[in-house]
This record gives sequence, C-alpha cells and structure tokens, in this order.
Amino acid sequence: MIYLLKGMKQEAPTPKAGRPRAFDVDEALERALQVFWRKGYEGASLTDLTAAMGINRPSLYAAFGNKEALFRKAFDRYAAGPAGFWAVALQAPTAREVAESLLRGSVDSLSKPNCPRGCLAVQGALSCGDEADPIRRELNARRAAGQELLRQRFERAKSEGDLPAHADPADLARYIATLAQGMAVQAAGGASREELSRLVDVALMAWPK
Amino acid sequence: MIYLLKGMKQEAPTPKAGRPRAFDVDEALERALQVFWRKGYEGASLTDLTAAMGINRPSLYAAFGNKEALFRKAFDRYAAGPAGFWAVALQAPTAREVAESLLRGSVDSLSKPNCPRGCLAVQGALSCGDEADPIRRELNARRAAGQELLRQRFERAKSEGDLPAHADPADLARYIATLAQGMAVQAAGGASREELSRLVDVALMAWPK
DNA sequence: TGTATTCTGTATCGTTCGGTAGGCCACCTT
DNA sequence: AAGGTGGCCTACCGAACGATACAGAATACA
Repeated sequence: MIYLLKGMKQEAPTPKAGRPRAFDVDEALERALQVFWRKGYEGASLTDLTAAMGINRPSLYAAFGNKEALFRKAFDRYAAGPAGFWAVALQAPTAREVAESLLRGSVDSLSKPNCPRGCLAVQGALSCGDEADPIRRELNARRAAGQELLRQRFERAKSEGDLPAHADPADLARYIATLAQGMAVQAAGGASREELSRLVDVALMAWPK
Repeated sequence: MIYLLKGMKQEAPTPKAGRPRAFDVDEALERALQVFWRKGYEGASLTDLTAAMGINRPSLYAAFGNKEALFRKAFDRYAAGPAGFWAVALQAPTAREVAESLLRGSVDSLSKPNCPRGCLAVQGALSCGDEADPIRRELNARRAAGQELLRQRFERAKSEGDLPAHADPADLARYIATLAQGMAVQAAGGASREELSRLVDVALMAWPK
C-alpha cells in the first residue's frame, strides 16, 4: 500500500574531512522506519527513534534534519522496499493480473514476519493533531497518486481490449485501492496471512468479465 | 464502521444538592466526539477538547474521569449515533441485504455534511504510542466484535438457505468489514459520496449467487 | 604537528502534555 | 439564615515533547 520508489541510497563515497560517522545512515533509517511503521508519526517520539536507531538526538538532527524530514525519508524507503510490490504489480501484462498481483503483494507485505502489521501510508497519520497535519496530507496525496497510477493502467488496459467496455477504470482502481487499505486495517487488527489471502479470493470475484 | 450501541443518556433527573452544572454533559460529549473523530485519540489534546466542549479542565475530569474515559464514552456515543447503521443493517432480511445496507450505510455516514471524514473505530488509534495502546486494543476488539456479529448473521443466513453452500460466512464477513474499513480510509483521503457509492456497486459484484 | 572540519555526547532549552490543588461560588436542605 | 455539597476557575504540577548549545573527540589536509 505504498507507491513510487524514489532513489534509495546513492551513497556519496567521498569521505571528505572531519570526524567520520560512527553509525550507518542507511541502517539507522531502517530502524526509524520500523518505529514509524509500528507507532505512526505522532506516536513515535524522538526518544523511541533515537533508542531504536542507536544514536543521539544531535546525530539524528545532523543526519536527517528533523522528525518530519526523517519520516519522509523513512517513507521513501518504505515505498521502495516493503511497498515495492506496488510498482511491480503495475507492470503485469493484464489488468486482472495487475489487480491480483497488487492484492497478493499486499498480503505478503502485511503478513511478513518481523514487520509491523499494517501499512505506513495508512497508519502513518490517518488522523492526527495540527502539528502532524502536513504528514497526513502528504500520505493522502501519496495514496491518491498510487490509485491514480492504477487508474491509468486500467485505462490503458481498456483501450487494449483488456477490460470490457462497461468497466470503469477509475471505479476499479478505487476498488482495488480500498481493498488494499482495508486489508491494512485488518492486518493491524491481527488478521492472519491465510485470512487475508482468502479475502483476496473473495474480492476478485467482483472483477469484470 | 462502528458497532454495538450501549445505552445513551439515561439522564438522572434528580437535581440533588450542590451547585448545578453549568453545561450540558450530553452536548459536551458530542463536542468531544467531534474532536476525537477529527484528530484521533492521540492527536486530540485536552486543550483541544476543553476548548471545543466549552468547559475547563477540572470540569472535564469531574464529569468524565480522564482523557481515556472520555474517549470511551465518546466512542459509545459514536457507536449508537453515527455508526448506528451497523446495528440496523444486521436486521435486514437477507444476507445480501445486510451486506448492501451496511455498505450503503457506511457511504452515508462517511459523507455526511459537517462531520469528520472517516470512522472513529478506524482512525481513532490505528497505530500510536505506548500510552494510547489500550485504546488501540479496544478499537481492534470493537472492530473484531462487529465483524463477528456479521459472521454470525451470515452463518444464520447460510442455514436458512439464504447463501449458497460454497459461501463461507467468515470470509464474507471479513470482506464486508474490510471494505467498510477501506472506505473509511478513502473518505479520509477525500473521496466523495458518489465515488464511494460507485465503489459499493463494484464491491457487491463479488457477492455469491 | 597544527589547523580546519565534522561528528559525538551531555546537558539543557522552551513548550506542551495529561492531570490537580485549592479557593470561590451557587444551589440544596434544614 | 446557616451549614453542607458539589461545580467553576485560576494557577500550577511533574513529565515528556521536539529541538539545540557547547565542549570534546576523531579524522583530512597542510
């Protein structure tokens, strides 16, 4: 349930001057992602984050900016990693396969061991206080962007005769996105991999023929 | 997307002794509900709450206990009010009508003017810090309880020949609940009434015949 | 070796958080 | 009218929040 994979880790290998970093920025970001994923943007305190990342506050601020910037970087990492199945699914040959790949990918991602149950794009900041509002809006925009990519893919499928004439690409995209989002809530509530998998079986019965 | 309607407002009409309250407890609770609904449990500060309720902190504590107790009371009000369509839907004569009534009711609730976009049971505390964890668990349990009622209703429907033999009541209940939850996320992202309504049309295509 | 540069760690900033103490006030019963 | 009861309000509590100042330590370059 995340989208777009911005460039990960281009690694500037010029060690320049000054005292070298005592921690791996990439691994610290991964730890931060885990915390945000589990607790959401508001629920993750700097104490939680620095403890999990194994660094001090000033190091965090020097390396990532501030809490909001850290979240955005963590989200990009999420989009490229755990939510990478989204981009993969969009490349499936038929609309039906795109839909199924996306939903099966969601099941995998939501039931992966040693990962928080849920989706960062959904749970990150669904509703929140005023301070976190920019993050909420950004996540709304990201979800909408993913759904829009899906709509475009289905539009193309329709022009290729891959979808029947009566099918509406926007409606289908919304249907699939809604399922993926609902599945994130189900996963947060403890739904098992098998339950989510059967859910996808049921959901795909609605696919136009 | 909420369930169970505990008793609302039994109104003890005995004015007893002491200075009478200067505010309407019921209306104050309604205002608190609006704040929690819009900002979630963590995102709603006592300052937000008391400002909206038009009372001071000590009055809030005297009348409702503390923030957590206030949230639970607000949630009960939500379940009996804006989410009352859930209980109504369960009484529809056929399984198909139960499902459709529930989803149409969700559309109505999620697109009602002058109400926050979304569902308190979903957005209240999907993921949060440690302090709000009891609320998160409670909301998980409430969602699960609603889904279980739906399952039992579909179980009955099956025994009444109202669902085909190959249909699995648990899977159907999860499907409908997932849609309702996903729709709450869609509404939070700005989906219109018409979009949600067409979504329901698509989703019901999956219903077993 | 000296200096500039950059990171680390401690100790703290001002603000906001949820929650309360205590004085004042309004209403009841007697 | 007196006393008791309970709600209102100001002002405040300790703790946690996100964010930093500053001094010391580790490196590159001169």
